[in-house]
Amino acid sequence: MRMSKQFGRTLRQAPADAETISHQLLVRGGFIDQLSAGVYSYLPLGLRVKKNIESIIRKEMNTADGIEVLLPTIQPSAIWETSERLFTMQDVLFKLEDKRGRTMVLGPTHEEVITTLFSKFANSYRDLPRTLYQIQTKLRDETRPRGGLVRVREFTMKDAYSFDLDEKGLDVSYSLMVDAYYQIFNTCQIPIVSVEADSGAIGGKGSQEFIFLTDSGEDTVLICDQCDYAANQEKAEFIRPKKTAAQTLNIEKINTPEITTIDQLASFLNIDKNDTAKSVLYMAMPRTGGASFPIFAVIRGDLEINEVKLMNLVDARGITPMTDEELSKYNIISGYASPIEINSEIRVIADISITETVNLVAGANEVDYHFTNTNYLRDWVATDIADIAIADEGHICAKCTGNKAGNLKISRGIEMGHVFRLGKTYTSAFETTVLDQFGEQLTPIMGCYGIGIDRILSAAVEAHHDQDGIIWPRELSPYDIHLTALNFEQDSEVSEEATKLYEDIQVEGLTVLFDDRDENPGVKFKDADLIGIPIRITVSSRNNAENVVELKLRNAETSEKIDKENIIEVLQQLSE
RNA sequence: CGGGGUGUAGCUCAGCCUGGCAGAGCGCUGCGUUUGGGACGCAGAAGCCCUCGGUUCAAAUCCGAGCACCCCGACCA
Repeated sequence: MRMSKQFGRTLRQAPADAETISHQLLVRGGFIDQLSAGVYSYLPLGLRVKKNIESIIRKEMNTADGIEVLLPTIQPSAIWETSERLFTMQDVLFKLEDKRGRTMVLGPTHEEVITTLFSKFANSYRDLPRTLYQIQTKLRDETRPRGGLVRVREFTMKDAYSFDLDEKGLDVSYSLMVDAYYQIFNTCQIPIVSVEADSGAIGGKGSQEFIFLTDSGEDTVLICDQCDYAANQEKAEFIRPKKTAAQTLNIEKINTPEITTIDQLASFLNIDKNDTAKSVLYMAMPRTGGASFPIFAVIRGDLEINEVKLMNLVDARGITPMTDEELSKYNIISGYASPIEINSEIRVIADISITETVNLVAGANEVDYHFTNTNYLRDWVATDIADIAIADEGHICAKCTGNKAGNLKISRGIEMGHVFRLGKTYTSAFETTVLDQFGEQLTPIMGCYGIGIDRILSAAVEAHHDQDGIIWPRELSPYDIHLTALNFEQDSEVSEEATKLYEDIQVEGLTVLFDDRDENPGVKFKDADLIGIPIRITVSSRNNAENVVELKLRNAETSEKIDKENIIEVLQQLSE
């Protein structure tokens, strides 16, 4: 590609609203352009990178026995009613009506379509196992797009769906995909950690995420410093710091004027936060619809509620803190809420920490009063006892083996891929069955597997750049070689040599970006660094005089001079 | 959806407080000089000052409403 014919331009300054490095460099380098919040165009350079990522993914998917399909973006809402996700995913669904008033949705993901399709064509156990995948645009009405290409409303995703006869088969399909994922991230040179994850609105049990660790990420993960346990904070399990056991003491009501928070309570009574019980009130929206119901969560004062765990426990599609009206409806005194003698309509959920600790200070459900020495079972009981606490830095790993349990470390990251053992959620909903070898109806078991392609692009830049610009991993680079010609317009020897080299390189099957513009050397070098093609060669009057071409690797400090007759061979070797 | 911020030339921003000709740098066009790390000179083109309404002799500037975009949080297969 001759730069004199290219479309798009590098920018000296990034737009003010680009915050992350990857966003800034991708815009400055002329790879992407924002149209509106969370909606981007790919310019020619960016598109080439995107296509490279797609072909890496295709190769690995095919190796893992995946078969490519292409499913529609526009989908009748009826299939979303069948799966009940028209309701459970209503917040992210783009909806529209056609001229006859039929309602449609723009696909945020494709479980419904793939299951419908699969049902039509698979009739026998001989049709299984199959893993179908596609690379498709997804549309999600995200409330808050952010971070350049990290959270957007229109994006490209590779999604794959496996169908197996039984759990054993799913294990095989699942691990083939996991292996493919490692291979893909490895080729793209994105360092990732695999973490246990919550499966969210998609349903099913068991999932893992592939996380690229970066401070600009929006996911929080906990990683054990002793073993290989790693989990999304939504899911992470940990061992509650133990409180030394003491004799249970008599409950007592004490005056605590204007003390409404755990911090205030601990300092007022001069006790540790883990000597207190914290009560948090929510209204939960049932996953399958219907009226919201109240939940009363109780947790030791040194811990925080994990709302995802809580939501899963009560099978809710969302939970929100109780409003003042709701609190008074259930006779709960804000700041002094107490699990003792609670309104029986309310579902009370206690974190395990509560049952492991004695003599806790809790609210008395009366303004300015708390109880000391409350004890679980003796003074109150919960509807459920469960793990509803959020893991944090320094908590003890729950999965460690051996003598010394490790501590969890907290990091931020971007979710690059997510794989799920879906189970029969969709095949049951769509009544997908095949006949097994005994002539019995059998419901296939599914897995699903996603990778965000735009996110790979961003993560690659986050992971590989310096102050001058991007340093593309070779497999992603928009071109193999950046050919810079200095004094292209003025020195006919340069223009002839460079043009010949441009053609020769292409004959060898390599791709090349040819800077044949009438620009100063400084401009050309700066642009080359910004665009980030890993190999740069320079033809100039000075080099011609020595009969050499200059070679500089983007990630190297210095350049070297290569005899003209050897340059093609050297480039071939570098590109192998 | 809650909190905060910003909308002026393609991009980065000044001007707004204290109302009175629409500005700078970069980029773009032309000419010339230059030519190994975003070089220089001269001459240009380019803005419905986000939108609508109000106040005023006069509004980019003051007031009101709306819209868009960004950030933090909530949400997020």
